[in-house]
Amino acid sequence: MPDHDSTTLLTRQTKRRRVDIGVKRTVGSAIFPRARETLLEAMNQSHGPDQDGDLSLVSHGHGAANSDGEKSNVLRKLLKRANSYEDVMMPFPGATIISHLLKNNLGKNGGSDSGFQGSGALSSGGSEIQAEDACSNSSRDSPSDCLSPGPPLPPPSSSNFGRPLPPSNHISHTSSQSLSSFDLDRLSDEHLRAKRARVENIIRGMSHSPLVRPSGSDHNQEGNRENENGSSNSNDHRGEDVSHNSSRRGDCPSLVRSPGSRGGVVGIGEVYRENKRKQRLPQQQHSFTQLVCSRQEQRQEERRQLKLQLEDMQQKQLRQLQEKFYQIYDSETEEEEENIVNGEVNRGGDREEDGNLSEDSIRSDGLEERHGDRGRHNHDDLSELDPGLFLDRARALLREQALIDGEMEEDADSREEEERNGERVMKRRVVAGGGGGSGRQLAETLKQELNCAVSQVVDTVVKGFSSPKQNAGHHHGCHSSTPAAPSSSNSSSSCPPPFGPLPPLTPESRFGGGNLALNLNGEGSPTPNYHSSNQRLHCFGDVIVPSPLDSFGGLSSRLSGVPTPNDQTEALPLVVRKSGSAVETPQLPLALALHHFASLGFSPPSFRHPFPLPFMSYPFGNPLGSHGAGGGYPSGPKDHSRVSPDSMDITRETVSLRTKMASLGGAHMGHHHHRQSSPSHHGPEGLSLSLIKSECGDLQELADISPYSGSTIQEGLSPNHLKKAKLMFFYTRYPSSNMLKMFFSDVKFNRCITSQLIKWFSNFREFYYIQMEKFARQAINEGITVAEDLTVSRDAELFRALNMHYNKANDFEVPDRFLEVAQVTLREFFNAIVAGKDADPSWKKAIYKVICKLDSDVPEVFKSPNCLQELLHD
DNA sequence: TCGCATCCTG
DNA sequence: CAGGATGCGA
Repeated sequence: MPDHDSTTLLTRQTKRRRVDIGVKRTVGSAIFPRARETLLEAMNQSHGPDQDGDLSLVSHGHGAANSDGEKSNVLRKLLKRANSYEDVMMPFPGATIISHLLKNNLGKNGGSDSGFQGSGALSSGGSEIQAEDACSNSSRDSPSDCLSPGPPLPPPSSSNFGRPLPPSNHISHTSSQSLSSFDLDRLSDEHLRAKRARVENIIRGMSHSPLVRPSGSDHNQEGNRENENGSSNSNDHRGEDVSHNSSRRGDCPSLVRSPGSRGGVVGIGEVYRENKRKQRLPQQQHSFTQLVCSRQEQRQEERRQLKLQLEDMQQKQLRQLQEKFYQIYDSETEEEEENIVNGEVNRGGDREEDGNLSEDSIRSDGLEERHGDRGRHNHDDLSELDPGLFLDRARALLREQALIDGEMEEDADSREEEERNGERVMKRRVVAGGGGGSGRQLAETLKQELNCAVSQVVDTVVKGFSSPKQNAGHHHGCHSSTPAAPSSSNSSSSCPPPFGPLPPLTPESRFGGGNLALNLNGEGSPTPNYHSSNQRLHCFGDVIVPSPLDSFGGLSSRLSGVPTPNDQTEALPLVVRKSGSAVETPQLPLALALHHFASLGFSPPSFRHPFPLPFMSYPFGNPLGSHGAGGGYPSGPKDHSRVSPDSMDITRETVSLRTKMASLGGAHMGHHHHRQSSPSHHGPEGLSLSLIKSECGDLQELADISPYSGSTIQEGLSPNHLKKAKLMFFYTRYPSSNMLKMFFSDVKFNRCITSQLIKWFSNFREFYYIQMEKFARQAINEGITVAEDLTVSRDAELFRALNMHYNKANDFEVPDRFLEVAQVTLREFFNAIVAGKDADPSWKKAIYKVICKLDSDVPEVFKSPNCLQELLHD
């Protein structure tokens, strides 16, 4: 038995996509010896390595994800335990919000963008969020800082981090070990405990503080400390500043070195410092009291810094979000953008530094280094706690943000929006700062603004995902100048024209919304944006608005001066109706647009949009070929609209150039009735040989005919005809050309039409026989030895496959006769294979001969042009 | 040489 | 499903 299965032809199987179909190709069977066949069979049965590969891939993917997650978790824990890394995470409200948003986003997108700059960070963030939620105190990773493999996200502004870091247990432990004396041990023990307490306290405090900021970099600081041990070191300096502040405020002067201020110190340096601190601290026993004070002080300090950090983080998040989207929707430009981002970030960072900080920050070489520098700088600045400085810093941040975002995205819309927001924020800040001068107010305002902006953006994005139809018209207060999105803008309109000044654009517009909001660039080059928006739309292809159309519409409107895609919906119904596919709506505008362009001398290809052929051709072909179908051909609309499933197929079906040409030729399929009487281009009946012959040659001519010019002339095969032919196949597998002419009386026959119809049936047969062979082999594999055991019922898989192919909508009752024929065919194949006839290259011919005799008469109904309606009506 | 059918490919 | 290539019969 296995032998029989083996017949599969490698060539065809592999080359043809119908791998599952065990079709044996004549040539192949002749060529391949049995041994090979066996192999092939084995392959077939095992379903091939492909699956395995896929599976493995999948599992890999999961594994990777998991490992990442684990990694991040472990890392987090480690970081949490040893706060030596400033980049560690800290909980803050804003972050939570953002994280949630991001998480959602990731979840929807599968968060599978490893390799993407922020992806790691994002994903980790997402995973952490939960943990964070679970335990409020848990810390968070700073996405970009810690995990992101990619280009460093700009920690731009607020890299402050002057916040003293609690020494890590690990480190301290090490140090204590190095000093092995009893006293030292004891001291270190106490110290450890103290540190622990401090850390806990800090964490607790952080949980209350608005945000956290990871920043400073461990390694740098460590190194500095090690080498310099202190005073000269910026870190120390920072520490002093802190102490200064605290003392000024009268919190706890004694605790100069606020708690674990120097986290990352290692080894001797650490010891040294600790000793130093001890000296300052009268007694370790008092450390707790002092610690409390120091903590308070520290907390306050941290709070301020954290506020800034919040902003920073939010900015980062925004950027990441944005990038995320870009990556998802604009994979092509991803690289570019990333580069740009990096560049921008760096620039931004510099700017920032220019504004407030000294210039020693290192660009883009290593996050750690940079962070370290920044941390120092920030600390210096922040430690002052000077409102003015704070404001300056905020402004610098805003500037940077605007610059970064703007440059990065070159999106005019988003840029303006951002700027607006930024301005407002700044104003508020100024007001707050000027009035009370309290950093807290500022921070609050800032926080609000940022949250608002972020949530807004995210909202938009999410909305875009979830409900494309809704127009995000609700940008609450945050958006100062977003014109209300026209409610009328439905699916297609939702997307703002790719280019164009953003003001008019509504940030809310679904997809663009997120993008726009995030992008800051006034005049950005149209291309990027256009492109990206395009891609985005593409992703939502299933949503009612195909991107091509959208963009196209936008383009067309611009070029032709026509308003917007939306406007065009008017005339379309006539044309598109016919397709009845979900894509209908879009097509209409597209068709119109195409016409516009055509009139303008534009050719579709010239557009950036690579229109999928189907898309382009269908609109054209349909209107042309079956222009009347919509109106005149009753069956058309109903039929197809009902059969949404095959709508796509139908689309493809009619699209071929040939079909188009034919339709141009004047077959107005819709006009079956008219055909004969209509003054067709070529004459009345058009069936005469002469006419037929001329028609093919005239195709060229006909092609020139404007789509709308002469509806009467057009004839051709429409999707409905195809459907009808498929249904006819249930009765006859080998229809004669005469028969075809009879049953397709509404078509003006010419050579092309005839051959096309013949080809159709040929294709039907091909599929039919392939299925037969496949199932016959299957039966053999299953151990069936007697052909009589093979039956074809309506429940049979074979029948379902066939029905799916010829009667997708299942709106036609397949005649029993077809089942019989199918059964006979199946048995024929079975017997032939069992008999080993498949070794003969032309072994199927015998079967064909048998089957062709089984054709039955096609019901008269099929002769009616409206047969589909009539047939399917039941 | 023509018409048709199948096979194969896209 | 369509186009090209090929094969076969008339």
